[in-house]
Amino acid sequence: MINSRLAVAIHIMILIASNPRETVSSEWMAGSVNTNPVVVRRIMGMLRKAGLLTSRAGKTGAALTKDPADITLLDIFRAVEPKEELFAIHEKPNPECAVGKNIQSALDVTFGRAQTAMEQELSSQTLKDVMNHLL
Amino acid sequence: MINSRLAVAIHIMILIASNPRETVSSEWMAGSVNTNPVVVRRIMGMLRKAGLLTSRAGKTGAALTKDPADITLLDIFRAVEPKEELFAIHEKPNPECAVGKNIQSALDVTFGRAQTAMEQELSSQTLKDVMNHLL
DNA sequence: ACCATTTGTTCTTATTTTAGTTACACTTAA
DNA sequence: TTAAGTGTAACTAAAATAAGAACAAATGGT
Repeated sequence: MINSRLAVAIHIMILIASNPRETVSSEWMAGSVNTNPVVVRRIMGMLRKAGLLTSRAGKTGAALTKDPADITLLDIFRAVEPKEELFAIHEKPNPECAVGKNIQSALDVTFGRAQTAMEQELSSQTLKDVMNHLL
Repeated sequence: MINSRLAVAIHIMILIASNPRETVSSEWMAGSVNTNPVVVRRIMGMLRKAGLLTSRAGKTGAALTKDPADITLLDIFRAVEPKEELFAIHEKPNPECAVGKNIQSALDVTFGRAQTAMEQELSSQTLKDVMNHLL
């Protein structure tokens, strides 16, 4: 199973998008997510590096850099998931064996397709779409 | 990132399918995968429970229960992945908050679509397809 | 100018997952 | 009967994840 950072990141992005006037502090967001403010700020840091939001030391709150309709879930996923590959592949299969020698490149193709299918679906859903589901 | 059990399981299934005459021991398979024989037998146990192969205590080797063309990668994935959900969701978001109250069901829908897209792609690829990539 | 508040960041800790390994009972086949 | 192999349980090690402590730096109100 994949970690919950994407879930938390989406939650944070929605909180910011839902309160464009007010300033939402990391502590307040942590209360909504039910976690520690540091966890929120850490994930905010990843979203900031990815250019999805802005925030400044000392200044309460954060703001999205784009309209929620222009932010896809794939944007958020890539921001909080450092790993390129979705599926792990076992290391150093035996090159003396016909199967072991070629299995990795075969799995690269196979797993790549599955990952692409998932990412394509994530890229078809925007932050706004998720917000509409909250109603 | 998802664990490497699917990769190892596919490797094992291919080794068995590729040697229908000979009996491939867990030790020999472990040599091809580059892991411990117990790891191979553990994953074989999951594949056996899922009805994808047969093997017996004391008797060397194993056999697939179906033609490789009739075994999808989704069959194998489900056999070695006990978790139902692909993406984790954070526990107990604040029900006092409009976002926290509804985020889980919204993410269920969202993540469910991504998972379905991935599984659909896995179900479109058979063990035989992967074997063809080894040539 | 001061000070309470908040962010950004580093470091530490606890928990869980994964993979590897040891050990051993039981089954099979020579 | 015995050597070899499977099926499992138990243990260990390593890695990933999440939570939290601590603090410097920045901000904004007074």
